[in-house]
This record gives sequence, C-alpha cells and structure tokens, in this order.
Amino acid sequence: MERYNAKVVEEKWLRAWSDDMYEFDWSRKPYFIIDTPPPYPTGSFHLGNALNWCYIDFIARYKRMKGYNVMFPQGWDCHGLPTEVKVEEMYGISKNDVPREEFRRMCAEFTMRNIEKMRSMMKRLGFSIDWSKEYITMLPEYYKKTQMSFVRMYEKGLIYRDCHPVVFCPRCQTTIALAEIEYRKGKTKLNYILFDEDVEIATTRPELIPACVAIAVHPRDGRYRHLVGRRVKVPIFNYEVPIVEDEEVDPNFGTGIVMICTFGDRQDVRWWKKHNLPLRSVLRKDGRLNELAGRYEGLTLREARERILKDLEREGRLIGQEDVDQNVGVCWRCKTPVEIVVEDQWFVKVDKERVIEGAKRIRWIPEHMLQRLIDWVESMEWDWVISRQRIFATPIPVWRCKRCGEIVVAREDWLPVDPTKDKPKEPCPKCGGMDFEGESDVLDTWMDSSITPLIVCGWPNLKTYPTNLRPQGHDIIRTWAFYTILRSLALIDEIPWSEIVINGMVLGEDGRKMSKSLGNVISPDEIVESYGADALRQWAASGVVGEDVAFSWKEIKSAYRFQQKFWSILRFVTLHLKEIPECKNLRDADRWILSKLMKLVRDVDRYMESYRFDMALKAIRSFAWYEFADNYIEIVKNRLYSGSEDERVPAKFTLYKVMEVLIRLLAPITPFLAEECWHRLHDSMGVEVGSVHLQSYPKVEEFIDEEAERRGELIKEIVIAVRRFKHERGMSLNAPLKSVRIYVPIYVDTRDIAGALNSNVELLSEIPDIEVRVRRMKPKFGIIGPMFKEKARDVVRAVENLSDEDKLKLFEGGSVVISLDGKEVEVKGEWFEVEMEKVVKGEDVEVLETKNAIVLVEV
RNA sequence: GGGCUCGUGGUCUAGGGGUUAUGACGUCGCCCUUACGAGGCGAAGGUCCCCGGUUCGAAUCCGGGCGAGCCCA
Repeated sequence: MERYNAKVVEEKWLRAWSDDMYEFDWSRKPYFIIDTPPPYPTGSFHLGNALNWCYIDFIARYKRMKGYNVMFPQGWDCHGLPTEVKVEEMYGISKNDVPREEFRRMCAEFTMRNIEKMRSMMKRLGFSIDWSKEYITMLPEYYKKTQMSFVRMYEKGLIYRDCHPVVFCPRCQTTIALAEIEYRKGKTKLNYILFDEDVEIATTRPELIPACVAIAVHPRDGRYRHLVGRRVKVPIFNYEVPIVEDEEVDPNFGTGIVMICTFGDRQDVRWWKKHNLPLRSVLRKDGRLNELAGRYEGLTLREARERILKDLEREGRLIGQEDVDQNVGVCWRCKTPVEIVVEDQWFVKVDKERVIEGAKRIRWIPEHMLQRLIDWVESMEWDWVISRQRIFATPIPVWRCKRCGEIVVAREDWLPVDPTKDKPKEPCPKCGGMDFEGESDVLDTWMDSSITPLIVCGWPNLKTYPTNLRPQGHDIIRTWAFYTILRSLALIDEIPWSEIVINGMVLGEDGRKMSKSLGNVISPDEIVESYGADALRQWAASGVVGEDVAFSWKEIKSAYRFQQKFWSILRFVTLHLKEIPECKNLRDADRWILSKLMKLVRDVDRYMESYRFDMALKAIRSFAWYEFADNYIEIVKNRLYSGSEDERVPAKFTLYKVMEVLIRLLAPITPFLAEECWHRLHDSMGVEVGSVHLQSYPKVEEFIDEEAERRGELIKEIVIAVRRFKHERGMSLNAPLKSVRIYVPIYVDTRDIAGALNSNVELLSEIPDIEVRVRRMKPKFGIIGPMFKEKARDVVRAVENLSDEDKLKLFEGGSVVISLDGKEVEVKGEWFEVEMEKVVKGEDVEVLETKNAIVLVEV
C-alpha cells in the first residue's frame, strides 16, 4: 500500500478489535475510573460530543498503557422533556392523549433507536469504551437506584415537599429548575397604567394585573412619599392593594412606581416574601388564566395581554407605551417564556457551603472553571425543584394516605416502583389505612444522571470511591457538575471525582456557535467519511482543553497529511528491516536521535499527564517529521544503502527503535494509524505482536546522552549548510564535491556527513585563516543617478576598480575619494548594496559558517 | 450590570520578564534527491489591541481603557 488509506485501514481494525480489550476488571489495581457523562440520546453524536469523547479516550488509552486498570463506561441519560416533545411531534399527539404506560413505551422505543445510532458513531471513532459497563437510566435496574437515592435523601431530611414559587413552562406544562432557564434578548412594550386618579405605574406585564398584590415605590423617591401606606384600586378588577416602599425599586425605570404581581418575575417573589403579601395565582397548569382573572378566564397570557390592554385603553387608564429592551427567561427545551407559579413540589435542599467546599476539593482543569460553579451556587435563591409534571421519567416513589393524608415513602426493598400503578406493601403507618393515592409527579432527569459516579462504582455496595475523573463541557457546570457534587455529598458524604476536566464548545468554521440556523454545522460523519476517525481525533487533540475550538477543515487536512507522512516514514523503515536489529556500534547520529527520542518520550508523557494533548501531538509530529524524517533519515541513507554491515546495523536498530516508540506514543491519539503501523513494522521483521493498545507506554530509556546530542546537532548543521550551498549553486543534492573540510570545536563522526554529502570529509585541527572580501557592489541608481546624471556609469566603473581595501571601507559605511574627469569626488558606502564573501587566503574554496562549525567546500 | 477567558505576520496559533518572537495554513521562488510532490529546500510578511506603571530590561507582571467570546443576572 503506497498511500495510507485511512478508511480501509480503520474499517479493517474495527472488525478485528474485540470489545474485551478494554474490559475493566475489579480484581486488578490500580484503578482509573472515569465517570463518563451519559449523553442524552438525541440520535446524533455531534462534534461537541466527539470532542469530549476524544479527550476521554486519549486519557483512557494513555492511562491503560501506563498500567492502570481503566474503566471507561458508557451510559445514556434517557428521561426528559426533549424526548417527550419529539415523540409528541412524531405521533402528532399530546402526552395526555394516550395512557401513561403507552406514552412511556413510545419514548423508550424511540430512545433505544437513538442509542443504537449513537453507539455506532462512537465505535466508528475508535473510543475504547468498556461496553460491558453500559447503563441506561430508563431501565428498571438503573432507576431503581435513582429511587433509592431519593428514599435515602428523604430519610436524611434532604428532600422535602413544599408549596413554593417554581418556574413553570406553559408549553411543556411542567415545572423546571432554575438551571433550566435560558435568557433571550428581546423588545417589549413598557405600559403606563393609571391606578386610582393619581398613581401612574409602569409595567411590562399588564396581563398580570389580576395577580397584582401591591404597588411599590422607592423609599427616598420624593415624588411619591405621600403615597406610601395608602391603598389603591386595581383597574378593571376593583380590589384594593397596599402601596409599599422598597429599596430595590428603581426610581429611574418607568415612572418609578411598580406593580408587584404573583408572579411576574423572581423580583416579585422576593418582594412577596419580604412584604408578606397575599398570593393571587392566576395561572392554571395548562398555561391559561384561571377564575381569578374574571372575564379573562381561559385565555392564554398572550391573548389576555391584548384584551386587558384594550380594556384599559377604553377606560382611559392606559396612558402611554414605550419600547424597552428586556431579557426574558425561556424554557431551555422549547424556548417558550417561562412563568412563575406556586405549587406543591418536591425539593432537594441545597447546602451551598457544603457544595462549594466539596467543589474546592476537586482538581479543576482548567482551574478557573471552579469559579463558574462557585458563582452559580452563590447566586442560587431557591432549593432544587425535582418534581416534574411529565411522564417519561423516574417515578417519585411516594404515596399519600387517602384517609389521613400521611406521606408514605417506599421502602428500599420495594423498589423499583411506579406509585401510579403499584401500592405500598404495608398499611399507612399512621392510621392503618389501605387506600393510597400514588404520586403522579416524576423526577427531574438530573436526579437520574447525578448519581453516575456512584452507579459505576457499584453503589450502594461501593467497591471504590471517589472516581478519578469527570470529563464534561463547561456549559453544564451549573447543572451536571453541580448536581453530581451535591448528590454525592448528600448520599455518601464524599466528593464524586478527584479531578474534573472541562472541555470547551465546538464552534463552526466561522468561529460562531454551531447551529442549524447559521448553517455551519459539521457532523462527525462527514469528517470520518472523507478523512477518517484518526484525522478527526487529531483535530480534537489540537485544541487546548477547556478552550472553545473552532472546527477547521484545514486542521483535518493537515492531520491527514501527517498520517501520509508517517506512513511513508514507516515504509522507508520497513524497507530496511528484515529482523529485529541488534543494538551495537551506535554512531553519533544514531545516539543523537535516540537521545532526542527519549527526551520526546519524557515531554509527551508530561503533556499527556497534564491533559495537554495539543502539545503532545505537536511534539510527536515535529519530531517525526522534522528531526527523524528530514534530518536523521537523510543523514543515514548512505550508510543504509552502501555502508558495511557494521555501519548498517546500528542505523537499522535506530530506525526500528524510533519507529517503535513513536507508534506507541501515537496510539492514544490515533489508534488506527498506530495499530496499522505497529503490525506493519513487526511483520516486516517477522515478529508476531498483539495489539498496540495492549502495550505499555514508552519509558525513558538509557539513551539520553548530551554529548551525542551536541555531535549530532553538529552533523545536522553541517549537512544542512552544505545542502543549502549546493541548492544555491543549482547543484543536485547528491552531486559530489571535490573536498569538504570542517573545523569543529569537538570531535565528530564524519562517516555520515560524508555519506550525506557524497564527498570526502576531513576534519581540520586548526581554525582556517579566513578573511572577508567584497564580492560585489550593487549601485543604488536611485541615489547615484540623480546625483551624477550621465556620469553615473563612470562613478560605478571607478568604484568597481577600487582596491579591496577601499571597497571594504565602503562596506563599513565610510567614504572613498575617487577622481572623475580630473575632479575629486567623495563616494559614500550607503550608495551601494555590498555583498560580502569569506575566503581562505590563497585557496579557491567556499567558506560556509554555521553556528558551531566552519566548513570549507571545494567544488 | 456582574464573573470568567481572550486580543501575537493575511488567517489560525505557541510562548508568558532577558540576544534575532513559535509553528501551521496561505503567498512567492527553486528542486523529478533510489519513503513521501498532499514532498523537499528557501524567501517575503509583525506598532505581540491602546495608554500608563513596576524594572537595567515588558509581548510577558500590575493598573486603566477599547474590543471579542462564554456563563450568569
């Protein structure tokens, strides 16, 4: 195979590799356990996932080669709104149109199909996942544990039920957590509305007038001091509300008088609590107004807004309107503006201090990502709402006694349960009643996915803890990372991972977020199709962990090109290998590259250890391409082709050694290329080997040799200088030279220099006697022309005829006096561009100077 | 509005007090050199965002601007 065909090679190894290569084994330590974040089975494994998984795989393969027993599990976080929404769309139904069971089945089926699609892409990309550890959160053996975690936290008093304002999505008809709100910039109208005859309020939410419970002004707002304590009538609805004062009213916004509703936004909630105001909930669970809204009952908020504004206008109470910018909170899933309602819900207590303290005990990479978590936790105002009014989710294992109202939580040995179908196995502990109502609310999906580190370690019978590593994106620090830390601390009083590696987002080629609407989405399939998985993996490695990376076809192409180069290096090497060569008679050049190879191993190992895959790959690439291929191989070619046996063997050994090490260094990053090369290399020597992925990582061997490196650098320097000289002379690079004499400060092996230059090489024992001579004086006619006009040529000729001494004077910036038509004229050095050359007195040789050597070449 | 990150040749990027600032892509010139022309050799191209400060010395450290991105309000 002359060219490296990534597609053919990769597909071959996908067939050849078996899954058990990567199987984790509890009986062998040391462990390295990765808490893979289970992706949501959307059906497509996008480039962002690919980046994240590449990082995981680099680490997993590296650690495995370093002797760790690595667990790289794969899970699927199935439950949740997105699938419900998709299924509703697909079947053209709403969740309530079919029985719960049926709806769940539809979601589960859809999810399994999606998982299958994503699995195959993950396999195609060569991830060393231990599929025997796969878990699927919607299956009973998993959600049983989710329920168990609920029960345990409930028993510890960390979960409670309460009536509290929560965020509600009217479209999805469910509660959502604070973390699930997104903010959208938008414009809206600020409405000036007259209450009574003299109180002019400004509001962006006129539709919430029926929920108005107070009016507020700033305490030091001189305009309205007299209003405080008064009561005003709410227009249209004609009930009275108090006027209160509060520091947080912005006197500069609108009229400086605001209406407090239950609830327009989170500020309303704060005021409502602080001023102990009554509750007027006007929103029904279907997102429409209820009976408190009087004649607007049954309307959606949007409809009500229009009607109310119209009615206000008719009554002469709508005094004015103006455009304002506003950021509206929307549901992360469907982008519908969210509302705040008060509902009986289940909450998880958030112990901010504890989470922050725990998070600080985890090593964050990059470090500054910890700050994001801290900022988020510190800004949390409410506990975590975990109940959802949906279907496809883990049921909350709780019943209410119909007789006495007692809450009955399932016992662990009853799990898994679905309280909408199953009954408690004991009578009500309080009143002995047997009639129960099962909880129909279900758990937030994060309740499933925030116990994954526990699950992979066998919880509740933990085999080890914490896990070593959580790799994930920075977009889900406030959700996934936060919830997982919280739950791990709550359940077993231990942090979930000792390290967390954060990956950036993948941007489109234009540097903007990848999105369908921008049309800059690239799928892993496209890349794999034309360049293969290894090229994609190299692209992933080329960014800095934690920073956003723009996708780039250029990077993919240069990765592909490196593969070709590496392949061609391998071909050259195998051309010269028939058996494993002995390590003997090493010459300077061999010792030099081997020493540099060992330093490469040392560096790459450090880079991999600190997750600097970009540095690791870069170091490997430039060593392979520039040091090994361009220099070492060029230098030893002559020895390989026409050297004696004693000269050839050490070169062959070196080729073999360098190649063998490079392949292993590459294995975690480009597993396919490495595997193919590993086998080709050993095949050529007639040696049977196992997979490169079961080998150990290269170690720094005894080849480091500073002295050899100095000599090798000299050899390289000299060869490069003479090759450049030949090139400038238009000579072919293998053209022989009459003689090459070298003066170097230390002894150096001339065998390979002679070979590479195809000439005799002699070492000089003394510094040659070199002097500088002006080779050519190129007149700057732009200066000389205007000065001397038609005499310019004569000036130039006169200068050309000057003695070497005078020319040198011009070169040094001085001036010389010449005679022109009998007159004396001063000529300045700056009128000429002077080209210099170095010569050895009395000899016709070229003098080449390099950093550490003087080379005399005779053509 | 707050927090975090970042501003380096045309583009992307490394470095993070000390000779001449790294590399890649692109551009230009030369080369059929027994692994590779998707290659080799070489060249051009920079106010290291701006203004101050610390220092013998700042692209680098500090302060302040300006700009970008992300996260959050």
